[in-house]
Amino acid sequence: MSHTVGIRRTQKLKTRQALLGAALQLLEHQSLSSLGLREVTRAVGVAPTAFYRHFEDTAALGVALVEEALGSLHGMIGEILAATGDSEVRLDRSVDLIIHHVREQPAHFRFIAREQHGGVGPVREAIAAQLLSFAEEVAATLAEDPDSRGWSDEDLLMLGGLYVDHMVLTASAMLEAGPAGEHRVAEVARRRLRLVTLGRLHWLDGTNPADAPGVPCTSDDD
Amino acid sequence: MSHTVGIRRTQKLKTRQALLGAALQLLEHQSLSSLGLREVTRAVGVAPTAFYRHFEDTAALGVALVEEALGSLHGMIGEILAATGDSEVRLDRSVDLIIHHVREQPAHFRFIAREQHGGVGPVREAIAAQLLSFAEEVAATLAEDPDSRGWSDEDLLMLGGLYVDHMVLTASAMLEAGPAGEHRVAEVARRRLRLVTLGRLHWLDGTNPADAPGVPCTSDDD
DNA sequence: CAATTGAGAGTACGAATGTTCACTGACTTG
DNA sequence: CAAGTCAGTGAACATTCGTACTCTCAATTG
Repeated sequence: MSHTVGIRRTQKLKTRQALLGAALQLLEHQSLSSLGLREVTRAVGVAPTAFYRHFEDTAALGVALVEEALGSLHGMIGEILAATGDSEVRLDRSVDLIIHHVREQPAHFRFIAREQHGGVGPVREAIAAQLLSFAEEVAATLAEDPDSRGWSDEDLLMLGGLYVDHMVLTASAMLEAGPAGEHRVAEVARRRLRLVTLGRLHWLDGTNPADAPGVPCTSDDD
Repeated sequence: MSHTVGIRRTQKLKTRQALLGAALQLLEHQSLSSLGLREVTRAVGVAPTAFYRHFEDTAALGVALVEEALGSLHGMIGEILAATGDSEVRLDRSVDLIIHHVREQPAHFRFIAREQHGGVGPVREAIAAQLLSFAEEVAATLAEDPDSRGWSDEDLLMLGGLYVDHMVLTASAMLEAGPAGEHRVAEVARRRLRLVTLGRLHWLDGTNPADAPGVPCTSDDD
């Protein structure tokens, strides 16, 4: 029997993680489709051939990076969705959380934004799949909100996708703007969210209130 | 004086255009940062060194492609903005125009979507500048709309940017979905536009029409 | 018409790429 | 403890790359 569990496996995971980390760093200034296998191994300090022990392709490495990056994003979305209170407050909190996570994991956001429409098919698909599941998660949470009474599943998913796309766009804009422009980007993001929220509140205005119990006259406080 | 005008210049422009076209085609399956100089010249059937007669870099070629691609986009935006009639009708027409242009110039849209957040700085900046000017153009047109009475310039630009971003996102989604999914993507795009339009109509609901329009002052983040 | 220009061809170079193969040696297992 | 597994090594491979040269010769110019 083995008492010591995986000294070997541990070391392997360590180098694998090192490869992922080095790649993420190198991808700050280029896209995945131009990332060289040797480039990554050189940064880690490992022989080029060792790469194959972990990934078949740089594309496969990219897919692994998607998992990693959107894993951390998943946590953030959970935080946003868990927020309570006035919609304006939740809106501010959402943007603040995006700011915070972009500062903490800039490379992850940059990678997602860059490769979402990038040149490597499998990576694009992986990102699309993950973002879709995020949108579904958001939609499911929205469905529980009283403001979403009478909404069809399709519309909820549409709105969830809108929020997710907006999040990625905002994060990318912040990275591009740098610390100096963060404030401005955040302000615009807030306004956009506000606009979408307004549209959301009036989505069912034209529909039959007997059919779908919407909000014909839940007056907004002023 | 020269009677014949630029047989030589004409030929040069022709090869330049051939280089741009070949590059655009090659960029269908990769990003600009991995596009090789030789790759482009080989596709055109010209010596690698001839490339330098037209562009200093592949990055410079990318910037030239931005001009070309967003030139055609500019025409489309003009068409969209020139549309008249009910907002629902204009909305449908906008999406139809996007569909039409994506079908006609898929490579241009793909290039813009891909390199907007891509690995080549100068190209990113060129795209950002052009898209900003589009947003300003949209904002200027929105300003003339009766529905936009009382809107601040900042809010108008925010909305214009939202429309532009949405357009790029929609075009990219259509390319990804292919002809089969075009319909579905168009439907979602319409709903999103409808939501934004609703938000737009209620943007000033809470503000005092006699007082200064706009958004109440916001809290600053840390 | 003679002189000049300049787009493109051709060759050559060093550097870097992905991938193969046989190998070592520390860890794991029976 | 002996046998086997396997992460990582190092050399070698055929390509591809960007770029620096010289050269050609048709279009332009004065």
